Amino acid sequence: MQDTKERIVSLADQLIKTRGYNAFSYKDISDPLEIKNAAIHYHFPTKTDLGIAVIDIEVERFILLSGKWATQPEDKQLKQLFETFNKKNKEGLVCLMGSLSPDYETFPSALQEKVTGMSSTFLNWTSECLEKGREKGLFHFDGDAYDRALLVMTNLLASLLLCRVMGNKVFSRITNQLLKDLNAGK
Amino acid sequence: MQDTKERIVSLADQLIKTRGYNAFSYKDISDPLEIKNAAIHYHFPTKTDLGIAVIDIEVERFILLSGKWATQPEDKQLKQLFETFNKKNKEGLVCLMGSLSPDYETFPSALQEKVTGMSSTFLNWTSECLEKGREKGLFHFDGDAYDRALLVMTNLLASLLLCRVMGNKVFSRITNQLLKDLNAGK
DNA sequence: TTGATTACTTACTTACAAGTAAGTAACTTC
DNA sequence: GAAGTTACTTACTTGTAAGTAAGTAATCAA
Repeated sequence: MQDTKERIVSLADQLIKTRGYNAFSYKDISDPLEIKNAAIHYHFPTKTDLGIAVIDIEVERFILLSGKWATQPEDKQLKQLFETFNKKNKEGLVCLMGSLSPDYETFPSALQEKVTGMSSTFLNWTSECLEKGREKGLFHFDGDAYDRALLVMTNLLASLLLCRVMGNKVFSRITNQLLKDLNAGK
Repeated sequence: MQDTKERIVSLADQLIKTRGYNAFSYKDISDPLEIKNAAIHYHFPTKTDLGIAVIDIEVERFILLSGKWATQPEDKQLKQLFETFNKKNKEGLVCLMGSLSPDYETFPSALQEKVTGMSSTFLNWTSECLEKGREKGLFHFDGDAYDRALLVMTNLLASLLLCRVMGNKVFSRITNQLLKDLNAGK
């Protein structure tokens, strides 16, 4: 019965993306699942263990998804990435990176390393996607692909944060302009 | 003696920018200032009141600073804005928006409104700066100035978050490329 | 069928966060 | 010089977070 364990991680994932890591407690998980907080400690002895599990699942899910896109042209792949952010926005969520990075300093090093690893995974993928797409003439941009990936990732990450504060039409404004920019001069 | 009150706000500001709003407590302020937690409650009855004071000071400071830049050409003004972010980065801080926006849903409405107001102030200033600079031929970009301001603000905000996680050379990579983009085609 | 393992619950503990009521010492105003 | 007012402290209360020790019921493995 991995059912409870999966539900715990899934709820923790949602809570982190809505309220933030330091603002949710085991009670926020045990109440809706109708279990005791000790049941969570059974599966995840510490909150850090739970945080790590949430990140592991997120990275796993991304690797699986991006693997499925791999046969498509790079401009389509990038749009798929944007679509995953769009989906989060529609659900009123921010991305894991956007939620965890401000709290980074409050994390034990094991959790910090996981966040850094996740960030690398996303940045490397985006960087490669942009570089290959540029080689094929699907994107047009100046400078290093990794620098461009940094710009794209920061736009996406913070767009979800700003949507919280300014309303969620912000997302389409940002992504539309960003996609136009990348194909500019075509 | 407004001295204590100012020190409380200043420390709260730093704590929010390093650990996040939900991760600091009155003890983190009362200990270093060698006062009792009740002294903080005297000046700021609730944590919300303290959070609001921190935002008010930040916005005030920005209006003062940007007023001083107003005589400079817009490309210099934008660089001044970048410089305020650079300074935060060097101190290991994120910006207030980057720290508060992920926790937005956990805030009482009075604090939420302050965050939204602060965000509007920054976005409107950036939008006007970009538009006027474009009219003068100092910037070159496509699309609506407000959309461009959204892109610039999300780059700046999230660059500080990513610096936490990926090391702080990320900042110069992002800002250098961003400034090149805005003058591209010159 | 016994002994181990799994997946919990019951019932705690420790620590700390936010906030409050009542008191006080110093200054200020009239 | 008496009556506020300011800026605190002392000493609490209430609530909740994270974590643990010991017990239990059900399934598994030999």
